[in-house]
Amino acid sequence: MNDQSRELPHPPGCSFLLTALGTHSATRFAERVAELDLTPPQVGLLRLIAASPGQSQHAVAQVLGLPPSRLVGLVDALADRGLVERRRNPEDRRLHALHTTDAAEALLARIATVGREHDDAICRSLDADERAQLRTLLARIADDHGLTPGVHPGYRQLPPPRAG
Amino acid sequence: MNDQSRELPHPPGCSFLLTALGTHSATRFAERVAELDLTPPQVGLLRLIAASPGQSQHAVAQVLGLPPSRLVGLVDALADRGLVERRRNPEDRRLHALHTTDAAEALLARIATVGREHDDAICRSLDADERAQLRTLLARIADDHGLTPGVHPGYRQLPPPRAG
DNA sequence: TATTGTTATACTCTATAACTATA
DNA sequence: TATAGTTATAGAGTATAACAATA
Repeated sequence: MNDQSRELPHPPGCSFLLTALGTHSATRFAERVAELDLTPPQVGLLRLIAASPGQSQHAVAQVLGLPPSRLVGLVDALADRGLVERRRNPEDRRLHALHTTDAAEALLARIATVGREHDDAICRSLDADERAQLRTLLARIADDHGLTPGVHPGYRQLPPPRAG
Repeated sequence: MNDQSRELPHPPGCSFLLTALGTHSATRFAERVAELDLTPPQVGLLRLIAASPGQSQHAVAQVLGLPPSRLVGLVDALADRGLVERRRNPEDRRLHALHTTDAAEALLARIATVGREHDDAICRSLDADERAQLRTLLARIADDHGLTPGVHPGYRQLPPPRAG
C-alpha cells in the first residue's frame, strides 16, 4: 500500500514549465487564428511561402519536416481560398512552385497582428527587460537544440538534425 | 504576383519561442519515457495518483481536465501492468479510489531520473543562474495564466479557468 | 432522478504506400 | 529508372453520447 501523499517536485524544472507553457501558448494561438478560419499548420505554411516564394512542394516539405503527401491537403486548402497558387515550371513540368496571391496580403497582415496580440497576452506579466531576458534564454536553448528559426518543430515526426 | 522574398519576423517574440521549445521538449520527453513503455499522459496520471492517492476517477478527470471516459483507458493500461489499482469504496460502491501499487515504486523512481536527465538536456546551454532566471520568468507567466502547478495543460480541451 | 464509471461510436489528424505524370 | 506530386488506406488519439450500476 502506497497511501501517503507525496509532493510533486516543486519547483519544477525548466523543461516541464517549457512544455506546459508551450502547450498553453500553442492552444491560445490556435484559438486566435481559428477566427481567421486558419489552423496553425496553415499559418506556418502560408508564412513560409510568403517568406520564400517559388519553392517546390518537395522543398517546402523538407524544410517543414513533413511528408510531401501531407503538404497536398494543406496547399489545397489555401489554394481553394485563393491565398496560394501552384505554378508549373515549364522546364520541368513535375515541379509546382508555390506562391502567395495578392489576396493573401490582407490576411498575412491580420496574422501578424494576431501574432503580436498573442505575444502580448502571453507575456503581459513581464516588463520589457524581462521579455528581452526571456527571449535571450529561449533563443539560446533553441539554437543549442538545432531548431530552425521561425519554423515550428511540430510538423516533423523525426528529430531535427543535431546542431554540431 | 508576390514574388519578392520577405523575412520572417526576426527576432521572434517570446510566445513563438515558447511554443516551439515546448513542442520540442514534449517530443524529447515522450521519446525518453517511451523507453519505459509509457506515454506522457500515462506518466502524468501515474505521478498524480502517487501524489494524491485515493481520489475517484471523476475527481482525477476534473483535475486533469479530461472527460472521465478517457480516464478509463489510461487507468486500464496502468492497472493491466500492476502499477495502479482501483479500490471500490464500500460506503459508495460507485466510486473507484485510485492507488499506486508497490510495484510502481521502482518505475516512479526511474521516471524521476528520466525527468532530471531530460531537464539537464534541455537546459544544458544555461548555467545555474540562468536556469533559475528562466524558471522564475516561466513560473510568473504560468501563474499569470492560471496553470495548475505540476499539471500539464495538454489534457484539457477547454481553457483552464482564467486567473483573477 | 442523479452520479460514477464504462462502452460504443465517430471524427480528426497524420503517416505509409500505391499510383500518375513527367523526366 | 528516378523524382514530384497525388490519392487511398489505415492507425492513433480523443470527444460525445448511450449505457449499466449504484445512490
